[in-house]
Amino acid sequence: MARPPADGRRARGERRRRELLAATLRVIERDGVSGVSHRSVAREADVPVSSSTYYYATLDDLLIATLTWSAREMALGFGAVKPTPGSVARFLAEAVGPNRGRTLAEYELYLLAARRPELRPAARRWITLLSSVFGTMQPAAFLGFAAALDGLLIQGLIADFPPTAEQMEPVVSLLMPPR
Amino acid sequence: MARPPADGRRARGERRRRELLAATLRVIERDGVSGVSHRSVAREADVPVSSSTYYYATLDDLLIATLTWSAREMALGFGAVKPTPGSVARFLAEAVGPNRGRTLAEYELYLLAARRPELRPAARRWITLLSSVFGTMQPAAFLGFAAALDGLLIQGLIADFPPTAEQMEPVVSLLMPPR
DNA sequence: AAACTAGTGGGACACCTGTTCAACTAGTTG
DNA sequence: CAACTAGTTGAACAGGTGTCCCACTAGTTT
Repeated sequence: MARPPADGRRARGERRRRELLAATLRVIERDGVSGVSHRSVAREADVPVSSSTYYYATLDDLLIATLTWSAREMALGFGAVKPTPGSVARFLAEAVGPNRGRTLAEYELYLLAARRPELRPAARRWITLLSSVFGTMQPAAFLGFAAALDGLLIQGLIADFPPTAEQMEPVVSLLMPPR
Repeated sequence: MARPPADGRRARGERRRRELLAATLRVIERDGVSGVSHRSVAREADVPVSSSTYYYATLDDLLIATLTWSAREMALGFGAVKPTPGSVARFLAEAVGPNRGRTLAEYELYLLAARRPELRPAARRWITLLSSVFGTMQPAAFLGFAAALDGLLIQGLIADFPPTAEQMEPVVSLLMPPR
């Protein structure tokens, strides 16, 4: 009964924090990491610039928060994928098709992580997630499989026409031994 | 005998052009594509800013010229690799170890190519090169193999300790059927 | 009610940016 | 030799940047 009103200062603050992250992700999807500035994000989120610096004092804070958040979100979305060639191929096709922007953002994270150790755990979340789903494979086979998924995604991003699930399925099949 | 002196204007111009590309590549290796500006490149090459804009009127010209040139250079360097698991594994280990900076630059090109179609041919040169060396494989197997190489490289870039040739060899072996 | 404090937002600072320009030097050509 | 022109350079322009600061509003706590 001493429950505070549901949108007090703190609640609205948290919401704005998330809105800033979402706006940053949209900017990254549209213009890449290099398009992110306190001002471009503030414009995208329709808030004053100082609001962005209030919640994320430096650009780095904002970028790191956005990319780790995005990686967590993406990992959640992978939960629905079943360990069958068809399901995996469909996931890949969607990643380089409808979710292309998001996938691009994910690989910008990869590259940023190569230069900034603090981003590496977030970048590797994807790999550990894979191992939790396909962990029953032989170690070497799994490593090759996981690497191939990354390669198929990144190559799909620079193709003139994004590959379809039908085109990818035989490749995935070959990498996934039946047992 | 009307041979012009070996370092006339034009010759020195061409040399400076190449020096600018090399300086740009060093900047990319050190600070990433986002660290490239006419000024940072000019500083690195120890020439005035206007020299950079004289040869490459816009930053885009400079970036595109550098990345396509770098891709061609890297392709040449791949010529020595033999189509055996050991040789491939050694190449990978060097790419994520001693040549780490260069490999990073190559993947920045990939990501840039995802957003700029004019860079795609340069980015795909790597894949067509692979197919010229490993073209005897079955199509689906080759696609998986080529994708896995990209994945192994990019994952090697975000590892805390770059994988060694010994660690990668079994994985490569599995992806390369004996015939 | 009074005191406190999280959040707001406009404005400013110093700095770096891409690109242009006009004056100049020195190879090249007729 | 004179005419030409590729290359060189410092300076400048207009605009974007990260970050800080201060006056302020409105939930929250005592």
